[in-house]
Amino acid sequence: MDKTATTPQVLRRANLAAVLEVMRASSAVTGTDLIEATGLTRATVIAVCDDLIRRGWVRELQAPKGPGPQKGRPARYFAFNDAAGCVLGLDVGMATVTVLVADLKGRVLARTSKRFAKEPATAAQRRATITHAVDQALASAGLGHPAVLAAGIGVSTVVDRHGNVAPGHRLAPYFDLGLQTEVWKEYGWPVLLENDANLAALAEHWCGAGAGVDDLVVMLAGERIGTGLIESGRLLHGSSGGAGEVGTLELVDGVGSHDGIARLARRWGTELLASGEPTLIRDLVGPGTTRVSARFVFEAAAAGDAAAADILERIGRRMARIIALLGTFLNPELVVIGGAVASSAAMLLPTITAELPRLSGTPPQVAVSGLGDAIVATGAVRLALDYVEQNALGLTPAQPQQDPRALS
Amino acid sequence: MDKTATTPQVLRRANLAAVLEVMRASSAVTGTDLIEATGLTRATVIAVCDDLIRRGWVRELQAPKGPGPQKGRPARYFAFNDAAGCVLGLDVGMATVTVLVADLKGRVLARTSKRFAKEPATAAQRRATITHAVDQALASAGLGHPAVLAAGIGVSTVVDRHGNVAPGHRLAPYFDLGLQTEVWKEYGWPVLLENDANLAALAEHWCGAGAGVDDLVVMLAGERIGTGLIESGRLLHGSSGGAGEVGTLELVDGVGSHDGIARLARRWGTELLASGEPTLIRDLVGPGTTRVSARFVFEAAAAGDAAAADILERIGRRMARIIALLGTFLNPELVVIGGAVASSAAMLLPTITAELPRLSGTPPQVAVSGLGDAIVATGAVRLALDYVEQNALGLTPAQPQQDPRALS
DNA sequence: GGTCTTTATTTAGTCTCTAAATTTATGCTC
DNA sequence: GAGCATAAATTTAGAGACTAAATAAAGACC
Repeated sequence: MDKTATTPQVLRRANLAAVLEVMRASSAVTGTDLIEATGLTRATVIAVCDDLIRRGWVRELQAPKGPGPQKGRPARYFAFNDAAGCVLGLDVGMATVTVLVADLKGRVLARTSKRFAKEPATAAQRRATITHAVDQALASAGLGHPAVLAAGIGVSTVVDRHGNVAPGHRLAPYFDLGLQTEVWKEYGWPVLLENDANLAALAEHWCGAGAGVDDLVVMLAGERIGTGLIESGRLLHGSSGGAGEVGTLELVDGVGSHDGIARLARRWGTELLASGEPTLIRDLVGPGTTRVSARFVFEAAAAGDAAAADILERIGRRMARIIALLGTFLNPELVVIGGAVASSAAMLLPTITAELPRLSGTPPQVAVSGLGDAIVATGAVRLALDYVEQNALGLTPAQPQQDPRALS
Repeated sequence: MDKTATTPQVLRRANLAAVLEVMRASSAVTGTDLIEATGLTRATVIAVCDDLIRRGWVRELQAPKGPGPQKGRPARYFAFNDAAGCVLGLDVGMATVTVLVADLKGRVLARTSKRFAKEPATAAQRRATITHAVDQALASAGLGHPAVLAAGIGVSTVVDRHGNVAPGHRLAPYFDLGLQTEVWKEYGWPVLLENDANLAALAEHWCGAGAGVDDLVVMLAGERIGTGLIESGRLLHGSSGGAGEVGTLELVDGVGSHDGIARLARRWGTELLASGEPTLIRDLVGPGTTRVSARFVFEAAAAGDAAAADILERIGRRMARIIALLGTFLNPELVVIGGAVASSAAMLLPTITAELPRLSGTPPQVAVSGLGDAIVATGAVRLALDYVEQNALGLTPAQPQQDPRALS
């Protein structure tokens, strides 16, 4: 069954991985640093480093430090070769696609966004737009297709823990595009699909308001409302990937804000739905609601409009309800609010924090995301990086074009 | 930081663990079986087995098989030595304590239950009762204290993922007894505390209705109501252990069944609360409710009493509500109902399954536990076994008294 | 008894690690 | 500039653990 097959080479693999992990955490290390961090001998550490250099995952720095007062033979400095390849982070939404290209430390090298042709675009059209955006992003990063070691993709539908789009969901047809099997087959990229809210959670856990918080929920509120759940540092999916899919949740006080929006429309005499903008729809405001631009409502409320303020109040109470239930069932330390509402979520916070203690015995802290509209794509980068880090020793790093002089 | 310290001996450890795991899964194996299962060479496999025999974790069977038509040199047969020690599984409730003694395969060797002196027993009294029950159980299993390799304890309060009783909880003082630091310090037993509903989940996942289901919720309903959450085969705790603590959840239709119970009491003219019996209280029926014997309500309903039927209906709706929320937030494949209501939960199932699809887009399956009132103690055994399996090679198995003839 | 088959054991060789001795590269001192 | 001190790198010897191939053992069958 298990085929553990533990040969002596497995030892070396483990030590390669351990050293690589230390290197990823800091910018440059000496052999002595590695001895301390791993507990291995100097001889072993050096052998492992040379091995990693030969494999392309590590490079040796030539002019390592400032002119400090140093004694003894100068140390060799090693660093994780973050240019050994790159990863893609995609946010594929209903209307737009965003692509990030990042190096192996996660630094963004290029960013592209594209709008899909028409609202009901065919799968082929969507695939073409996505691939075009990827090509453009790679080109502007100065990288070729072979440099890509993995691609993470966030989609607005249910995805199970094996990365398969759940077939039953209403939105599944828009996102089950078979990118790995059809378009990108020739490149051989590992393609990792994940729900957008889950990726938002990965992003916040990595470099956002939830950094270092291992029991974390991120609430992605905009067109849809979804939550990404992290417990003990791990994403939760549930049996078919539906964990955190609170869009279907019927809450008592969410009904009937249609009046408010209609009044808003009469009062301001304007098109409520600016095409392509982040919108709020019924998941958030309540059933039976017209789509409305998020920016518009927040601006109206800021200008003192009573109907808009009422909508905000309603949204705040609805979110408080959901957060309270999350607190009861999952007991996260922190809930981060992201997505379209994040830019103005400060207006919602008072309502939410006022309601919470009444609704839950273990209310979590609430914070607002600072990652903006790249939150999902950033999480997709993290997902791809996780894959690369996990499978590094099984992958072949993309060797950069060698300097011919180095060969003489 | 990490101190991976990967010496060649680590290899052997890994292979010891791999072989041991294979042996735990089946009753007796030959060298050839192990070669297939692990991918190691015969020479290595035999060396590992001899090593394990020397350490006491494995024993060699002398008369291995029935008289089958066998060719070639007869194989040696190895088996996991399930008598290399035992584990304790405790269910410490408000009124009673239950102790299971099990061998390393999980077979129950002895069982004891004791009632605590008075309802408001002091911590010292409770400790004494628990220790007495343990001693009695060990004695009736014919084992001494050194045979115990680990003790799992289920308690009716919040416990975080490190096994510490959360101090804030209302019931914490009854369960934060410091057994490992005070009473059992001399024995050096690893003591593993865990919430009772979580242990019920472990039990169902191990050998109950949820066997093989890796996304599972167990709802322990009786005096309190609590849920144990398993996602991808792992228990969820949340940041402070409060995950699944739904007792504080206020649901709209749970209020005001006091009338029903009062009517029941008038009608049947009996003491509703049989002392020490499993009871249903406000967590389940609703706030403002007298405690009432679970058995009594179910019997009355079965006899056609309308007020009792009304209570059951109410309980069913309340549980359906909770299960629906669990389905939405966690998307388990299955919810198992256990605890005091389990024995008659078949009467609740129709109400629950009728309500569920209306309340959740991803309704889980619902089943009733068959593990009876040992569900928590069984889970405690599983918890202790998990610990032993994880740390086997670091523990010293209890050597049984050697047969003197074997030494000649 | 001889042969066949399967298992167990032995032997030689490889890989990886540690520990200790040795070499190397640099700064500092005289 | 020669010599010394120092820390890093390398070399060497040795041990543990594995594989692969040869050899030995134990029973069944003729």
